[in-house]
Amino acid sequence: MTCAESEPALTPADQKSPLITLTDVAAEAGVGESTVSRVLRNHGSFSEKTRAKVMAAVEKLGYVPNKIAGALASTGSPLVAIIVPSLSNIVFADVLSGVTKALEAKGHQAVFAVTDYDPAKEEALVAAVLAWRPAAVMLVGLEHTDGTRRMLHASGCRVLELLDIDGEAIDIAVGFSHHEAGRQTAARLLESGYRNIAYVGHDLKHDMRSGKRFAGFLEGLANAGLELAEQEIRDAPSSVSEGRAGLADVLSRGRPIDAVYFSNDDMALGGYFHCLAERISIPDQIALMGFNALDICRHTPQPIASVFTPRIETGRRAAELFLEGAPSQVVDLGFTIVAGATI
Amino acid sequence: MTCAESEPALTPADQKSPLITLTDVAAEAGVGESTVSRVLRNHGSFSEKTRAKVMAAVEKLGYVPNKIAGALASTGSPLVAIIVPSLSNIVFADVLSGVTKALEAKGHQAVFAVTDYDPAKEEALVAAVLAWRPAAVMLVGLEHTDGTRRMLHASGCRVLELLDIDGEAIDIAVGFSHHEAGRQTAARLLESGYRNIAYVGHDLKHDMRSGKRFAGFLEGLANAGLELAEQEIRDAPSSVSEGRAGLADVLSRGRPIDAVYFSNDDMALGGYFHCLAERISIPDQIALMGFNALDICRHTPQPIASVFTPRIETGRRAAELFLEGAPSQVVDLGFTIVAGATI
DNA sequence: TTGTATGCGTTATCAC
DNA sequence: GTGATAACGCATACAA
Repeated sequence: MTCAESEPALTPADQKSPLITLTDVAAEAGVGESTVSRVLRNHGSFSEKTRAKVMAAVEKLGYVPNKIAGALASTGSPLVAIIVPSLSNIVFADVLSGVTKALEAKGHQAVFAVTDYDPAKEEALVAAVLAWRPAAVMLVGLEHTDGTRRMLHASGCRVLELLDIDGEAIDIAVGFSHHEAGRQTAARLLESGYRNIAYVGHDLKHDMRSGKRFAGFLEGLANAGLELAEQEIRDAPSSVSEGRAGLADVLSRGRPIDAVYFSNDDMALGGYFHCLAERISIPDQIALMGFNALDICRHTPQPIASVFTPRIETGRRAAELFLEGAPSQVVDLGFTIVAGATI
Repeated sequence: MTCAESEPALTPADQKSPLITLTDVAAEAGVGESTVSRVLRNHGSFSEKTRAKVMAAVEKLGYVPNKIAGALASTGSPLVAIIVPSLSNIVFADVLSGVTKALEAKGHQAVFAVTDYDPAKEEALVAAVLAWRPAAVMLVGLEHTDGTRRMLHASGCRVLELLDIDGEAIDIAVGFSHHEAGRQTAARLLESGYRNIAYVGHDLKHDMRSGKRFAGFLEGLANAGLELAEQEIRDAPSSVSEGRAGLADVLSRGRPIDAVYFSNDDMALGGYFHCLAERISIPDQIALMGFNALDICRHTPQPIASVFTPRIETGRRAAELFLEGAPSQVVDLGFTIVAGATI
């Protein structure tokens, strides 16, 4: 942490000093280039003495190996591409955390992009990241354009599809069944005696997984010979405000409602806030159920009933499977219904 | 979107088919390699006829340019490294969104890493990303180890420090003054007549910026000849639960408190929930003030007073300055106090 | 307008 | 244990 010499007053952009290369280090250490390479990667054989010489030279020159060149010369790439629909939803940030944490321990680098839930944009981004010859591409969900699939197939790199297993996987899929989650949620509400059930959701056009949960939920109701009493599907991404407005809308229609299923916890939290503001008693007058079991909803005055989803675990597991060189497979990490105090 | 031929049943990992290169395309199109390169980058001159030939060959072979090779051959790298402290805090996800959105439009790729608020880990990550010879490195905050600074200086790439301007910038800093935000927050509470003010915060050891806000807040009180009535600093990252527990703790001490300043909105939301649970009237019995003006806190039954911070804008602006090749500078994007209904 | 040759900074394959 | 040398796939003069 000592820095005896004062830094030059140059802007980083100014100094055009050609960066130190392997060749410089070799010259400084008085050894061959391949020896430096071997020492630095701790690969092959060399004497302790040369090792010291090389390390001294590296230290003295402040050499940082150029991975661009390394990746080109060697066969395998240490890059992993991660493409998520959004970052405003904490769910994807969690997955990203899980992935990067597992990856950086093994010296891999994450290359990152956001699709905004647009399959066409996803295709463009896949093309862009594929140009970096990543060892693996991680995507969210199983729904992709034909072009995306084709490129992925042709690339020859591993493909990890996260957070969904309801469908055909390209290579490896890690997640859980949203359809089943919806179905079990319906069963849970019915079990508690609710019969006049409403749904408040966000745009299922773009978020395919919330659509699958909804379908599963309807199936769960149908199994008991029931239908939804009311439904309100907002034409916007999920948010607290949409959830709040959505519940207000449903209740304004006057039909008796005793439970509401929200497309996720952000929406459910909005509904919860509406009830607080309108002094609607929970769960006596209305029961609320969300999805994801976000930390925030566990600390509301009444914890909101939800479904815990293994998000960080999904990211971590996917990274591990890739690192292990695991064969193509589908990994079901499951989910857990969390009762809370709102049902 | 048509896919006439059925895909081979091979696992992506199986097919070792050597990928298509520029040379293959050149051969297929019956032109030279440089011609293909020029057409693909739309740089230099070529006839419309050869362009068509090249594009046809590219299409037919499904060629994807290798940017690794491209980056090595050309001088500049299209990679931008982004290193954030965490992703569980939506603030950094916002910044990341802003950055990537502005970047991808210009064909740049984001390389990404998370420090977990650990300066030593940040140093290691900076070393790791520098190996990819990025055109720029984006970091959060102005506090870094000497080693980090030295590497950054030596790298010769642009350095963008985000979300803070209280201190010495390496190259370009984009953000606002946390010290000033804290000071103005104190002034605002005093203006509303509050005098028995408590602070509930999270670990300032790691989150330097919350420490700066706290210092500014204390200064603001001192300017009016006041001191904090109570303070509770949790030894954990900010979260709703810590905020809730922190406020409970402060109130349990029995001293009269009429306003509480939280280190951020996550903490403030926890405090708000505590008040709801304990039927503490807001702002009559206690006023609450947070920081960041997160969307979620704008939709609670009573919107929580806070300070809006330009997070996405910070990311966007930083990316733009880099893209413009702007000179070293400090950009103050400011902040805005949002009254809400809790003060 | 187009093709050829050289180099980018490594890794890997050899001889030594 | 060590050091030349040939790839790696592309961009960039430069020549044609």
